[in-house]
Amino acid sequence: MIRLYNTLSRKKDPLQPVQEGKIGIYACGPTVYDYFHIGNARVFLVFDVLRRYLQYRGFEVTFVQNFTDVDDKMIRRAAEQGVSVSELADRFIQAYEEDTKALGIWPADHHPRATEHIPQIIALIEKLMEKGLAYELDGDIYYHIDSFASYGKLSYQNLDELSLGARVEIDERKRHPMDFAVWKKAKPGEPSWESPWGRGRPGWHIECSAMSMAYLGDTLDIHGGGQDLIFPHHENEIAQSEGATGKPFARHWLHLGYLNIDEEKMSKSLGNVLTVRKLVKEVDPMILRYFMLSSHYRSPINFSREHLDQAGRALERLTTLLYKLQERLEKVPEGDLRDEEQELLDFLGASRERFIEVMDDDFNTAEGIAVLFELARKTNVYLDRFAEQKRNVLQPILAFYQEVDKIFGFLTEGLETVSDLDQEIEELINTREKARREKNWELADAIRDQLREKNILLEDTPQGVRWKVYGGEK
RNA sequence: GGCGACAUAGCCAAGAGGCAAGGCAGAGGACUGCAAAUCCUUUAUCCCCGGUUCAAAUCCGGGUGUCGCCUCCA
Repeated sequence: MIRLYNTLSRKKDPLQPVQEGKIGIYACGPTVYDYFHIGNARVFLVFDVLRRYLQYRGFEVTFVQNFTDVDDKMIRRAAEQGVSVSELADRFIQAYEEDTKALGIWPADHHPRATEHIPQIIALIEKLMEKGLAYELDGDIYYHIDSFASYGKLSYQNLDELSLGARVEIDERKRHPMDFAVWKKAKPGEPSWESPWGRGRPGWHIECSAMSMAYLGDTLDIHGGGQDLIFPHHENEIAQSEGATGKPFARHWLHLGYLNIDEEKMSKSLGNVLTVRKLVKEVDPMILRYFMLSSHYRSPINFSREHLDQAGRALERLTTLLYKLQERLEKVPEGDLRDEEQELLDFLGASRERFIEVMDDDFNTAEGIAVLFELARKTNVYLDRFAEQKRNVLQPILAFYQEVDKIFGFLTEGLETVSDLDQEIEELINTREKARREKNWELADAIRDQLREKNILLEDTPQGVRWKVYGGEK
């Protein structure tokens, strides 16, 4: 049974889908006014891997992640750049697609845009108005949080304390200081749509309520995003959605820990915002995937070059093993298993079970990775100690890593094929082999150094020379 | 002020009553022409003080420290 920590209940709850065998996931996506940063990337990546894992576990997953393509930030940025809001959105949606692709993040099943769901948003607001949960104020529509009895249940806040602690100026006209806009009256020059309350645009929270329910029904199985969205964004979504439907909005609320840079929160004012667009030019994206998945998704992680280097070296241990497996596989026969080989295969089976067990328990990718390393050590022992290996031992092990990598995506997706070395390099390697046979160490070492310059690492093994394309930092 | 998270080796990081996973770095060894890769060995008063228990990193109480949310921040 899969259990996931639920922000709403503050404990791990069993994943019991609304519809047997199906899972609907909605993740709050980016506001497309800039390139996304590595903190955003963590959220996209974790949901990407969660979705793949649930598919691996046999669920039919529908994954929805929105683009917020109209809001204050969009309008301001578009004005600064002298482009229309929709041009700005198009540009950064395209950038999103490019950058997530670089990270090996699959597109969601649906990437709804707020501006393309205005009718659904208006319909939802109308329902809130009918039920007396929202009120009009000079062309704006506000949600009245006093009318939703369980407001605050996600963030464990109560209304009185919230308004006391509020650091914003209170708009005296609102019925409750924390009432929030679901519809905003159009200002000159801003994008706007016709509505029963005049021209305007949706508030931020309402789009997620409207679009998630449009694609996934009134009750989602999993909804989430960064921790900072718990309040007010997700709290407000609950109020709107449950206020309108009377049904639970989401069964599981999943919130990710922060990604900090050098112990500090990323922020514009600190000037330490690091975009993925910039980072993937310097660092192998597979190392980023590994780094982010090597901590539990709810823990804060601290991003630094040093930690990334550590991650790179750790990952290399696994990719090196995969190279070896691929290479040996082609050269060894099948045969009857000796006891030690049967034990290794038994361990492989136990590893798969263990992998599922730890991943089922609140999606523990860090433990899942540890399983890969334990199997790696045993496999290395086999490769080292036994002069004769068998394909029917190596093949299932390689298959397991490939199977797991359909979920994690940091192993084989980063593997470059070893077969297509160009002629010139092939000759250099042959020359060096000849030199080594003649014990001309000076020439042999010179060639090895020369190839290292080209990111090709040579290793002399009892089975002959082996090379690999170096996949570390670029 | 309200709400919350976190503290485990030099570093990263799991574990949530029963001998403290895994990785990186370091040290020693094996293998190697030298390397690389790999293997073996080695590295922990689980922040502090109490309590519960046969047994606590884990549960309870109290501290200390770090961080976050309460601003349309992922």
